[in-house]
Amino acid sequence: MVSAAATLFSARGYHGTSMQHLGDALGLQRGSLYAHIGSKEELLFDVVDSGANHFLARAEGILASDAFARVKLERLLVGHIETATLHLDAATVFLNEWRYLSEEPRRVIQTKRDRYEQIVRLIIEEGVAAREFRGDADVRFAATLVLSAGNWTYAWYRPGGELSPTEIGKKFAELVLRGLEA
Amino acid sequence: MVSAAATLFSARGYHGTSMQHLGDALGLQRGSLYAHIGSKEELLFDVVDSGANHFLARAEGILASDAFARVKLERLLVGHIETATLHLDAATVFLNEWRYLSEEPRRVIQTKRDRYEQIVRLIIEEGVAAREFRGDADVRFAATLVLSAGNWTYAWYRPGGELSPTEIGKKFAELVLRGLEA
DNA sequence: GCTCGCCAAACAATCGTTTGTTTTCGACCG
DNA sequence: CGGTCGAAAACAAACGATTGTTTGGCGAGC
Repeated sequence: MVSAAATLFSARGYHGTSMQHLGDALGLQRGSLYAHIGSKEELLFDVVDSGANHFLARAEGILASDAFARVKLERLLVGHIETATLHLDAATVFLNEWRYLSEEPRRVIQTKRDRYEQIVRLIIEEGVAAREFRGDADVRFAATLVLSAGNWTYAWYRPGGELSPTEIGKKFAELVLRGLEA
Repeated sequence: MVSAAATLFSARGYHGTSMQHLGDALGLQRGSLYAHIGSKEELLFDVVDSGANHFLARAEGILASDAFARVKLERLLVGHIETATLHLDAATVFLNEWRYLSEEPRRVIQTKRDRYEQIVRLIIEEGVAAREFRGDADVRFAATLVLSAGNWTYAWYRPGGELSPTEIGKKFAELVLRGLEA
């Protein structure tokens, strides 16, 4: 149910997907879906939240791990792109459609987004403090660059390309780290 | 008309914006809008196309100009972010809602997107050929990184921040160039 | 026998678009 | 300058279709 919703929301957008579309995809009447969900928006929240959790789970693990900051940053970017490609639909909905949530659930997601951004910054700050990264590096911009590279993945990645998500992540990380390292 | 549509489409999404919303914003009955447009989708195309043209116009000028590749690349990224922030609504719709166009108009936009991507790659290839950039630089990934940094701008930029779009662009360019230069 | 999943049908509301009619406005002429 | 005419712009109303959601009943499985 949530997975079918992720596919449709990602392909057609939340507002572009009707309960009819969802019912067709599941072989059910659109009214029958309400035996399983409370509302269409609740379904959107489930998809968006699962996307957020996928990203966060890996990032928290990397932040807590014991490694050089540059290794953590590479792992984070690789993990981000692996997550974005492995759960392409949920990631797309998480990044694109979360703004259509009403205020209360949107705040829940916003908190998770903020936390993710904070993790990226913390790792970069670690690197600056340990003199792995340039002392004059602008942490905010470096973090934004990392997030931009990762978050835009959904827009161009298609399964079956010549490079694996892992390799893509490593290439990105190499470029970014080269600009960041002392 | 197009500008009001850009504002609404960017804030609510194409499918989340009704002709009623547009009429309200313009102080007109929703039926009256059809004296000015052929269809809602035609309106979407106008917004998306104007966004595409803003980006392309600057990029073509930079590509044709006479300068070091690293200068061109910086100008392109700065110009990209200036354009994205100056025309924030049109840029958001261009990047987010273009996929809701039906096949024929979408192909027109796709062509412009492809051309823009090609320009970025051409500039990087120039830099590699002139030995300004590392010989082993992966042109595709460097171009994707530049585009990601620029295209994600709409997602976080809000007017009135402490740094001007120009300064933001320069900071990004500095990071990327540092990773790219020989 | 009772719960659960599903259907068929209906709900009011809204969707994008078309219609016929009226109002507004600028250009032209006397 | 005042008057007239045609085109453009706006309105009110309706079109059929679809929106998300609710309801009552029916049949199968624990």
